[in-house]
Formats: sequence, structure tokens, C-alpha cells
Amino acid sequence: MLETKRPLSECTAFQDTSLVIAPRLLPWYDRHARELPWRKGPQKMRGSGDQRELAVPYHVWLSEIMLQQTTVATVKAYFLKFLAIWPTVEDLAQADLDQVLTAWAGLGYYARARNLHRCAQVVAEELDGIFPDNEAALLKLPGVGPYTAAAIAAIAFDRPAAVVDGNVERVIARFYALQDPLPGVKTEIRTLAAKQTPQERSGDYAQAMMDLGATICTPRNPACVLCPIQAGCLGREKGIAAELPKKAPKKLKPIRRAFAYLFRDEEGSVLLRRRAESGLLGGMVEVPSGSWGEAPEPERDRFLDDLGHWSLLEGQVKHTFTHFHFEISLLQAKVGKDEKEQIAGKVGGSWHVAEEFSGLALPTVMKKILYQAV
DNA sequence: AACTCGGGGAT
DNA sequence: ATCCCAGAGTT
Repeated sequence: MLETKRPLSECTAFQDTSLVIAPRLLPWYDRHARELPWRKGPQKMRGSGDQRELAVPYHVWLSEIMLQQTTVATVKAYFLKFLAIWPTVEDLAQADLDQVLTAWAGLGYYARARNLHRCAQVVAEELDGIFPDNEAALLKLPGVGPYTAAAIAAIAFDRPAAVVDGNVERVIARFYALQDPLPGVKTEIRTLAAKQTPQERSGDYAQAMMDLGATICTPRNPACVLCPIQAGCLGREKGIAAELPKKAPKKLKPIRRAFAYLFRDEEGSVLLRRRAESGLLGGMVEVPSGSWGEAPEPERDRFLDDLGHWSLLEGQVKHTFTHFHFEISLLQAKVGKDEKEQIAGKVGGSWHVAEEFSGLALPTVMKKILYQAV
């Protein structure tokens, strides 16, 4: 067996011989761990009296929320910005939701920002500003699901929680050559992942698995020759690692179309309004638009039509959301100084010049519309 | 279990 | 173009 080849002196932390990943993965992590803004260096197993350096729970939580379905490269700048604006969870709890949404703008999945703000308030006001140190309590927090609860417990508190994200799913599916497709095979993956989670250095192990998936065991063209756990990998033995995990086919994205209505005054101000608190782009700022339908031609909005003399602008703005493509045709109308207030009232919005855009909670699709037209 | 919910980088 | 990303919440 593989584990019997290790010197006994290195085995004390991994006496359960069913642990075949951690003993090889952690030494690799000690050498190859990525430097990330929210991460402290790997815990070195030094003398017994040595203090382990765990990352700050607030930092771990903030980064994990941002990292949900979002790449490390994208998150870095947002993480540093949030930490600069709100150094502590109490600071974030006291912020206005609109400020949080503005700082989050462009990162996507805006329900995360709303839940982030609510969670900060729960921690600050009900938990004395201290994050729970166990999965069950973490799971109750807004925006914290099974993955994030395990990740915080492991990384911030070194609890032996089974951390299973897309990277870990891929590594486990390949290591055990699991050929059933996701999401059906998820339960089996979680069971195996839990069985491999070590009692020691659990936080490092979790991050090592994710680093491995991100840099070696990649979705395509995995670098098996460089892999620290290549020896026990059934997927590699069978020559099918790159094909795993299998996934159910995805649905085709329909195309939705709409008219965006750009009210402009003589000085270049634009009329913007806030979207409903829930649903797509919830709570974000938008250019008023008609309905977003799937018909071959976009639908005019009777109410907005009557508020100005509209002219169609050249070209269309294209944007792809998670589950549909979006094509926006742009309409523009000049608004006189005397009617600005009245129209703003009817539309339910307010006037803004281009210099103010960066301070507004504008999602990317709305920035595209504004930068094309303004 | 299926669906909603952004945006960008890699290929 | 497609895939996938340190997934969660709702139905």
C-alpha cells in the first residue's frame, strides 16, 4: 500500500491509514501554496508550544463569500477594496446597503452582497462581532451554505470540516475515477472527501485541495506529471482523469431583448432608478427599460414612451447573464430643465452626470449601456 | 431536483 | 463560441 512507504516518523498526525491524500498533499502545499490576500502562510508544524497563525475569521468569511462562483483573480481587488473601506465586521454592519452594493458592483450575484450585509449585522449585533467556530452555527448565517460553512470552520478555526467546492469535486472524482455525472455523484464525492479530511491541519488541507485543483488538477489538460497525489490516482491510472468529472448537459440560453430609455437633459445628465430589492440585479441602479422578452423584436413600453420624444440610437448592447443572452436597443430623449423633476417623479428615479457613475451601484450591463450612449 | 442568479478569464 | 469558477437560496 502507498501509505506504508512513508517513514513512520512522519505518520504521527495521520495514523489512520485510510488517509491517502493529506500525507502527500500537505508537504506539497508547504512548498507551493499561493500567496493570497486573505491567506496566512501554511501552518508549519513546529514545536508544540508554537502558536499557529490562523487567518482572521472576518477576512476568511469575506473572501469566501466573494469567491462563490468567482475566480481568485477577480476577487483580489474587491477583497482589498472592502477591507480598506470596512476594516472590521462592525464597520461593514454599520454601512448602508447601497454603499455595499456600490462597492460590490461588477462582481455579480448581487444577492451575495445583500446577504453579506445582513450577515455582518447578525455577527456584529447578535454575536458580539465574533464569527461562530463550527459548521452548524455558521450554516445559519445569511449567505453561508454548506461549502462556505465548512471553509470558514476549517480555514479560520482549523476544524476538520469537509470542504467541497468545484475544485475538490474534480480532484475527488478523478482520484477515485468516479464516472457517474454531476450533480448526481455529489453525495458520493462528499462522503469520500469527508473520509480524506485530516484531523490535523484541516484548514491547510482544504486550501491545498483547492490550490491543487486550480493549478495542477485543472478542468482541462491536468498536469498529472506534477501532481503530488498522482501515485494513488485511479483516474490517472485509467487514463481518464481529464474527462472527469462528467456533467449533465446544460440548457441552451434564450435571447431576451429590451429597449433602454435614456432620458438626457441639456447638460448630459441621465435619469437612473433603483431596481427591486429581490430578483435579477436586485437593489442595483439601472437605466429604465421596457420588458425583457424573448420575442424576435423588443417591446416598447407604453408608459415610458409617453414621457418623451424618442429616437433610436445606433447599435445594440449585448450582455450575457447566467441563464440568458440580453440584447438592448437604446432609445434617447431630450428633457428640458423645467420637466426634469416631474419626469424623475413619474419614473421613480433621479438625475446623474457621468462623473457620478462610479459612486453608484451600477451592474456591468448598465455600465455598458451608459458608456455606449453617454 | 431543478431553477435562479453575474461576470470574466481561459481555451 | 463554450466552460468554469473556493455556491446559495428559492421553488
